[in-house]
Amino acid sequence: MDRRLPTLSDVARRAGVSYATADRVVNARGGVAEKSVLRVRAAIRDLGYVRNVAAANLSQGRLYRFAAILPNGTNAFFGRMRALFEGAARSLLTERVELTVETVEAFDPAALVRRLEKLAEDCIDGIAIVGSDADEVAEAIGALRGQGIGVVTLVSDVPGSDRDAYVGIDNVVAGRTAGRLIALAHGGQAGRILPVVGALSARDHAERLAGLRDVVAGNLSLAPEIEGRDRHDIVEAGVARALKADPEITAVYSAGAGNAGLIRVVEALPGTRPVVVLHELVPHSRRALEAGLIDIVIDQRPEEGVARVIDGLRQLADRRGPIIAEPIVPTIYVRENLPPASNDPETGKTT
Amino acid sequence: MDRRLPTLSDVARRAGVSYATADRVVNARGGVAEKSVLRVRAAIRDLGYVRNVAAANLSQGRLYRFAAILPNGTNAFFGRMRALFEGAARSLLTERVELTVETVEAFDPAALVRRLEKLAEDCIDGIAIVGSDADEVAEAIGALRGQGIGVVTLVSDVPGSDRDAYVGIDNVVAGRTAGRLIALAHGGQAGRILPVVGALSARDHAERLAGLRDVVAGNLSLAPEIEGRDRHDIVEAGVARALKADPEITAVYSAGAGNAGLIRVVEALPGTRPVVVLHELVPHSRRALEAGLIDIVIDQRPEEGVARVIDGLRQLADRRGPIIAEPIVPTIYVRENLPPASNDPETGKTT
DNA sequence: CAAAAAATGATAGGCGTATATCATTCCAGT
DNA sequence: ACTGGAATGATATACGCCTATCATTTTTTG
Repeated sequence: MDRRLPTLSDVARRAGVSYATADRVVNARGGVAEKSVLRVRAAIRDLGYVRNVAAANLSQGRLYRFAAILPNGTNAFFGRMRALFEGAARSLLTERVELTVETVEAFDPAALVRRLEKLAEDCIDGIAIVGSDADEVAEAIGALRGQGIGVVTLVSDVPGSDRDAYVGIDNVVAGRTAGRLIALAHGGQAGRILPVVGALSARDHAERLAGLRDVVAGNLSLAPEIEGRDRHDIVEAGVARALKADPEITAVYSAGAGNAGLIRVVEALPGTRPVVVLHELVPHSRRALEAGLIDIVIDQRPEEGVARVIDGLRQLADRRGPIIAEPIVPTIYVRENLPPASNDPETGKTT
Repeated sequence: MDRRLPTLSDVARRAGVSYATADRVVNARGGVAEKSVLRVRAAIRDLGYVRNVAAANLSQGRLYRFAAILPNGTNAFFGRMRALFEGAARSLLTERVELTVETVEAFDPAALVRRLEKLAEDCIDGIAIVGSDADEVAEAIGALRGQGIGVVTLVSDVPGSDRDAYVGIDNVVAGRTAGRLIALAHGGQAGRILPVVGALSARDHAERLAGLRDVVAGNLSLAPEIEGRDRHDIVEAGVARALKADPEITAVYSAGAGNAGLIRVVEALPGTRPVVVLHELVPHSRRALEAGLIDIVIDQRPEEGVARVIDGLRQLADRRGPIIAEPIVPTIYVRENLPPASNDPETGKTT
């Protein structure tokens, strides 16, 4: 049960040097003769020594301080993400990382920049933000990094910034995935896809649309996009009008938010409904999937995103080298492979 | 950067008791007056004290010893899983957990039981095994647990055993998911699905088939199953014969292994091919997906499984209560949302 | 060969927790 | 008031690593 693992003292003894010298080698303090370095290295290999991080962290008394900034509002997706961050914050405290979750006015780059500047004075180790396309944000990120603060963008990147990593899905991939599934559902039959976006000027949505176009071929065509401004009432009106105007539409792909409106339209539809693919597993999309009102939900796994952000920031704070950011792959949910619904104990809401 | 978090000494001071008493409270040693307990608890709340696990682990000098037993053979899926375990073993050593990965003759319950008995003598904290349906295995698990050794089953459960947890997908769910996607691909059109299994007597495969049947309705029907014994040559011959005999077949669902054979048949097929859904993302299924020879791969995320196994075993060893086993949901891959191919540095193989 | 420079050894204190021992104080029951 | 047991305090050691200091030895250099 409790064998002992070799310590650095064991290494030193085995290498025939003092503890101090072994320490100089493993912590790269320099001032050690080449032959001693080699002997210590050999001893490490022979004994299979690995540094005890618990002891190391303890001795250094290191406390990581991170912050995550999310857009405010009642958006279901960010609500879910916020809950995930707060849950992570609690369990991370035992490992000496203090994570504060803050919100900032959505779609307001200036507010975000002000918040970042405040955090910079607050001696923090790393920050996660939901990016936006503004140059001022890119500059603020540059300033933070100049102070040695790690910065990762989450869900949405900040183009032209030198953030340490982007943690999120590739939206072109997401759009292609949607397109593939829609094509599969048509099985070679002709069809017309109605794309719904928040705004064509939003980079994320444009990328998803581009991905969709990459895949759509053969006798599938695209109807003109609807811009729903991520608001369910506008989406509802737009989709209802489009479906009425064009009976040839066989599929709807919603790249943005406001899908409660889309779902209402589908629910009220007489006869066979089109194939519906949309993004993000949130309470209303989950219910719609379970009810058979929609076919596919493409999710960007905020759980995984949150975990990666924290790991990445910690790695940066330790100066363990740059983050190697494997992209998060969009996950496909149908009615049958939904994850178990988790009830948020605080709000009582179902996720 | 380096504020200090409250320690147990701080708590004691705040509560107006000695360190010893505070310790008696947090470690539930008993012999403390009710009012002292309350004062210490209040101090903990007020200061937001959380135990420093690094220090705790250090002081206990705890070393976790775990073993994972996988079936031998050249199966691509278990090869992938094995690589994952070995990678995890390396990085876990820094956290004082020693994980050994062993193989045992596949489909040989007696060999597995012998190995388990040997491990039981070897003062180990936890074991992960790929379950099988044999009573003797269930008994061996009971014996291990009687000795206080944690046991989790992986990929395949051991019915009737009192293992601490099963980490893997629900195969009925997986089958339903496959069925849903096949139904989607038919878009209401008529069709006939050819199921391919390793053996009908294998519980996992039977469950997947049952899940498929749950979903298939309307003008979709099932052809008689092919038993491919998980061998690609047998699968190849069987599928080729079935497709030739029944031109009505519009889809193939392979619940087991040996899919290289299935892929070869599809590749050689003239004209339009059926919809193909199969399990496990391994090099050959990945290539087939990329080449457009198959439509869907349902994967049980061995990465996640391995991570959960280790977390779970550690939790058991700490006696932090029973494992709360959220099921792993099967993941759907199409050509477009494949994760980046990772090259195994040792074998040079692509995963 | 002496002096300077480089390398090494010896050792101590601290990080926060776990655990143990022993002395002391408190209070109930007689 | 005395006794016995419960509750509490004081304190020491160990865990493995980091950091620092100072003395000593070895090597290099002029």
